[in-house]
Amino acid sequence: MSSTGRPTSRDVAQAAGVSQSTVSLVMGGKWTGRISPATAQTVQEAAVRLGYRPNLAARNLRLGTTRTVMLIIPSLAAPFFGAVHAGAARVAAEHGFGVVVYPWPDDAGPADSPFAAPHEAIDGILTSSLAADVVSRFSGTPVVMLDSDPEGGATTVLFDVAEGMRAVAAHLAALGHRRIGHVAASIDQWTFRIRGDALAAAVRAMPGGSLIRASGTLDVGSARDAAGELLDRHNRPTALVCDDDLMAAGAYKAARARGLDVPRDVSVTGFDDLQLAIALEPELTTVRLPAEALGAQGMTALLGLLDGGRPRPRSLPGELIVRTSTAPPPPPR
Amino acid sequence: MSSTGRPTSRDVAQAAGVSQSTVSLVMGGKWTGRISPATAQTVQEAAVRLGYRPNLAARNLRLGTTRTVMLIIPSLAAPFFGAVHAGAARVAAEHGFGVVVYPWPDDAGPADSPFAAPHEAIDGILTSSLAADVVSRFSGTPVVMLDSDPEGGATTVLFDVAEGMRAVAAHLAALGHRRIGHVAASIDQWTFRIRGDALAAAVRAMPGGSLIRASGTLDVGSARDAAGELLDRHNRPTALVCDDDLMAAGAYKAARARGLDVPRDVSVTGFDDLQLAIALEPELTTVRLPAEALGAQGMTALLGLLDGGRPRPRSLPGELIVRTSTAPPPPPR
DNA sequence: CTGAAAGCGCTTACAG
DNA sequence: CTGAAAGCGCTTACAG
Repeated sequence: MSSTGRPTSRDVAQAAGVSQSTVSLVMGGKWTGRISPATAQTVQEAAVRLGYRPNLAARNLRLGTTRTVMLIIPSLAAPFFGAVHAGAARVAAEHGFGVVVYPWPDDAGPADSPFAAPHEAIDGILTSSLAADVVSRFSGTPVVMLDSDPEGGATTVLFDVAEGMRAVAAHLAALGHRRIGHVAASIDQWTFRIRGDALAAAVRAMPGGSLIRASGTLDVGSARDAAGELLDRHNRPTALVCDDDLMAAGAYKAARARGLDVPRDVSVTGFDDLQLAIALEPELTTVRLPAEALGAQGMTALLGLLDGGRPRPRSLPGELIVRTSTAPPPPPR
Repeated sequence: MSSTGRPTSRDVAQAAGVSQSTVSLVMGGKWTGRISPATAQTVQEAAVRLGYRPNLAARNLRLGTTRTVMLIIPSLAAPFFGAVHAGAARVAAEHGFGVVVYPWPDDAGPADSPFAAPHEAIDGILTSSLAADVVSRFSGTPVVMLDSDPEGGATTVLFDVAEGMRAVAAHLAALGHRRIGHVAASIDQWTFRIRGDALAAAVRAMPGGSLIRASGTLDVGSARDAAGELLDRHNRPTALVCDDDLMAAGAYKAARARGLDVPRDVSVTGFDDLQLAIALEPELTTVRLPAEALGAQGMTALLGLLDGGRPRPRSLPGELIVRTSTAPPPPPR
């Protein structure tokens, strides 16, 4: 064994009485028809005995690949992106790939952050919610974009958020709601633009439908203020459609602060179906976005890209989960 | 430039009219006193012009290090561990290290999972909430354990959860509570054992104090059932101390389902201070655990270990955050 | 101050 | 069926 402690293929070769290249062939699983089964078994036993594991740096150097993919997301502290990571890492592991996460800080834009991490050796990039023009900076590195503008030219895996928002609107319309308030995320991302556009179109199609909107950031306090602004209007909406579940929690607070009961006085809907949705009282009617599947499908597409393929864009359906935060509107005052 | 497209130090050397070793010295920042400033500048310009970035696999092979650390945690879908990751990744990046996350699935134990990822080339391991005996499997790889049993022999960075739990008990005692219910996590981990022991000792020290306990898993539904069991006792507790914030959300539900108001009829406390704590109504009195700092301090300790140091164990204080889910107990019936 | 050379541990033609 | 050898792109003594 080499003096540094960790055994190399050369050590295994010596222990098994064969050449180093034979060890490499056996360990790489490319020996059938080239090495006698008896020799192969001797090598495998020696490898196990010595606790041999191939040096990845050497393999990577030789093959020109790292079998590592970078996942760029807004924040891992958001449970949604934790699920995206889980799906991506699962599929990656099935193919012998690792995932390095690059969360960019809230204050730093995506513009330069990932490139401040020059120590990363990666084969490809999986990224969520990035502005499309940022893709151009990834010159040469294969990219798959998640839940992002498909017009950017990159391969995308999307949620069908427009269909999800139409399902919300149809549900509210069926309950009898006409005056809809949109508690919107004030974030310039494709997914939120689409949600807003789809809701506006759906309300426009309702007979007698009207839509008002207030924006906030993706946190409880900001959403509470935005929702409160809508509830303080003269002719207040009977339903608040929120851009995600956390904002819906803020809408609950705005309603309660005004003595309004959810759902008797005002209905509230969310988006994502996080664990929060059932932690709230009443439990939240929301659109379930399959975050784990997004990560998994995205990684599948990226591995296809790395294989030289041309994976086609995919879109994952959201599902309306009706719980107890929505009900018919109160009778006119 | 080499035919594969990506420039190497050899390409830069040719463009700058110097040798490859000079390029390496300049790029590695080890040139002062060895290379003339003029030459160094020529090299740097050529490197920028060609878009040269050192091949990490080659550097890793040469140096016998990967500058990568594996973070092993229960799940990234839990926002708590997202924050741990953020802290660890921040400190790692400051030292030119990358972090690979290894979340183990809920159903698989930690026993073999990380070793089913043999494609990872790592220098060290940062891990949370692992059973102490698992450390022995990491033979040879430096390990720092987070929020885990310090008796295991590994370097640890802990939360002072015992002190946090004592603060909860003191807060409740000061409000007048004596009959305490513990909604406990049924997970065999150091951090939860300590929470239970500290609470038991604190209640024992209260004049007239009594403690009953029910256990559940770390989710809303299971915690709701456990809390409900306590609330259905003949002489029901006036306060429910929950092992984390999500379980507290379950306790809220159990109370509401029985027509009990929080905090008028029963006080509830949590642990962690996740975003959920202020999304709930009423906002949750809880112990804030600095998850980002845990990851950061853990990574600092691990880098110290990799530097050949012997970092001493650290303990991070929790902070009781009093909100509106706790109040004096109702008058005796 | 600069360059030629060794060598990290692999994979993979190539020769036998 | 097996082995000797080249070479991936670096870092770092060593020679000049």
